[in-house]
Amino acid sequence: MQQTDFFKCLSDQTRLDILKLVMDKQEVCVCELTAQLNLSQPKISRHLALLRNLSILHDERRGQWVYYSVSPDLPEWAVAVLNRIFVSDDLYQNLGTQPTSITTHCD
Amino acid sequence: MQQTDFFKCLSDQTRLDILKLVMDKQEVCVCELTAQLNLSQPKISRHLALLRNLSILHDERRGQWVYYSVSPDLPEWAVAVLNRIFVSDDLYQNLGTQPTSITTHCD
DNA sequence: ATATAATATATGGATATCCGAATATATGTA
DNA sequence: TACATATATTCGGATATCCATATATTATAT
Repeated sequence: MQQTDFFKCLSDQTRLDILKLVMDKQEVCVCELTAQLNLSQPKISRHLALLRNLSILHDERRGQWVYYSVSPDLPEWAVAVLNRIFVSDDLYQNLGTQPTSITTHCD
Repeated sequence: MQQTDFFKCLSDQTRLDILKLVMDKQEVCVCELTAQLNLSQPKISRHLALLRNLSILHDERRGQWVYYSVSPDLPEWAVAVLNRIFVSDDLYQNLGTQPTSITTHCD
């Protein structure tokens, strides 16, 4: 994993938004991403492919849904960067808070 | 300062190399950057312009030399990211070490 | 087998990025 | 003034990125 490639992924607002949702919820399916971000399905899917090919996100199909989560192989420095940038500036010490509810289907 | 713009700056190896040298030395002049990185002067200068326009780096002319340093206005989260990525993975706790010598001219 | 929902990929065009080469500007010195 | 050094900018072409649209794939239900 090249640092330049990782940061290129972070240089797009859609991918930043996807990553923030994944970090918040631990696991998100594609239909929830398109719904929450109000973006077209192909657009979300293309950005997910990028994040998946770089091993930033891990995908797992369960039935008709595909769930994305942060890759367990993501280097420590990259995880640290994600943790650092997805917290509000004045509350960035609350790193150990529990994630919000995990959605298991999309209706 | 948009996060996407900041990360776009970090998505190029030349700019990463420039930033690492600036972080290490606190202050670097352009001729030292071209010498250390063995890159053409216009190439270095164009990348410096990008970093300067985004207020990531601060420039100060002293005589015929222009010195670049990390901008004092760089947001805390951005400084944290730079600190985190420019240390080796197994020694990243040594954040308070002294900088290497400051070069004041280019010969 | 057919239909539908969820997801992925391909295509083509608009825009952005990067680079080398050439040129411009600023400072210092003779 | 003229010249050298340090730095910045412009230009044009090659390549990369991003998007919308259309289409393909996979799983489930009837």
